[in-house]
Amino acid sequence: MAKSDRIAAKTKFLGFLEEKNLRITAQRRAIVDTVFGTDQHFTAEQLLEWAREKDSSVSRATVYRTLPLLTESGLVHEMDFGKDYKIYDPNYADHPNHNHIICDDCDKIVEFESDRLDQLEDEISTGLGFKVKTQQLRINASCEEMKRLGECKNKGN
Amino acid sequence: MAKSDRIAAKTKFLGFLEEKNLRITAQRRAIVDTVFGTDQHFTAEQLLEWAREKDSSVSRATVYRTLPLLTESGLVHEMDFGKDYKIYDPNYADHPNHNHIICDDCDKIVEFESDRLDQLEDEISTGLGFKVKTQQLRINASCEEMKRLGECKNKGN
DNA sequence: TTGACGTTGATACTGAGTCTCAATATCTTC
DNA sequence: GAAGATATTGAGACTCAGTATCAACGTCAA
Repeated sequence: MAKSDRIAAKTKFLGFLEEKNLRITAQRRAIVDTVFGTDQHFTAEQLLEWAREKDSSVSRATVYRTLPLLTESGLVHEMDFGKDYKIYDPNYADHPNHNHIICDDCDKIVEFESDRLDQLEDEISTGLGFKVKTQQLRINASCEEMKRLGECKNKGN
Repeated sequence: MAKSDRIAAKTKFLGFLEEKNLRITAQRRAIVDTVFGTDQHFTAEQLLEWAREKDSSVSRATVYRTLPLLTESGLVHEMDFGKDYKIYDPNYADHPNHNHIICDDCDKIVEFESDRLDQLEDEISTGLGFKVKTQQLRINASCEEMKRLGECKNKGN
C-alpha cells in the first residue's frame, strides 16, 4: 500500500466515525495510525503492542472495541485461519475478494485473487439455493518453490 | 452414512488404536459409538454430552484427548468456521474433499464437492509455487431458497 | 496374577476475547 | 470559553473452549 493510500484509508475511517456520530479520540487515532502505517497482517494483541508505542494509554479493551469498527468500515479484513486468534489485513480496501495460501512449514501467507474462482463459487452457491455474502478459501500447502528459492524458513520443530 | 459404514468406521478406528498400541477403553468405546452413531456435525461439548448418555464416566478431558485420534485416523474431519469452537464431521471418510456453505441466518451447514473447484485450486497453487496439502472453502451466505421453502429458521435476535 | 504402562477424571490453568462501571474526554450549544 | 449530554475510556473481573497435571485406575501381554 502506497503512502497516499494509507492516508486515504485513514481519512476514510475518520469520515466513517463522523458519519456514525462516533468520536475521534487520541486512542482511536493511535490505533488507526498503526493499522494504516503497516502492510502487514496482524493480530489484536500485536496491534495493542504497536499502538501502545504511539500512545501508551491505549488499552486492550479499546483495541478490541475498535477492530469491529475497522472491519465494518470495509477498510480492514478479519480472517480466521483456525488458529486461536484472528488475523487482520489492512490492505482490504484494495483487494476485497482475495484468498489465502498458508505455508504449513513457515506460516507465510500469500494472497491471491481469481475471477474464475469467484464465478465458480457463485455458480455453485446459486445452484444450491444460496446467495453468497462472503467467501473465504484457505489452502494449506507446502511451499516447494519457495524452499528451493530459500524464501521458506522452516519452523524449528 | 449407512449403518454398515458406521460399523466399518468404528472397526477401522479400533484397528487404528491397536496399530498405535493404544488401549480400547470403555470411555473410548462410548465416544466412538457416539461419533459413528450420528451423521450430524458436532462440537466437542456436544460430543461430551452425548457420550455421557452412553457412559456417564466420560470426562471432558477424555473427549478432548480422543478427538485428535479420530482426526488423525482420517475418519473424522475437524473444521474451524471462525466461531469460538471447532466443528467435527463424522462423514469424512466418504467425502474427503468437501466444502461448506454456512447460512448466516440459521447456522445451517450444507456440504458440496466440486471437481472443477479442486482442479482450479490446484492450478492456482501450483502457479504460485505451492503444493496443496489441505484446502477449505467456506462460503457464508443467506439461504434465499431455503427461506422460501420454510427450511430456514431465522435465529431469534 | 502380575506388573508395565497407557488411560482416566478432577481440577487448575491458559489465553483470546467480552463485559462492567466509575472516571474521563469529546463535541455541540450557548 | 463554559456547560452539559453522552460517547469513550482503562482496569480488571469474567467467559469459555481447550490444555496440562497428577495420582488413581484399567488394560493387556506374559
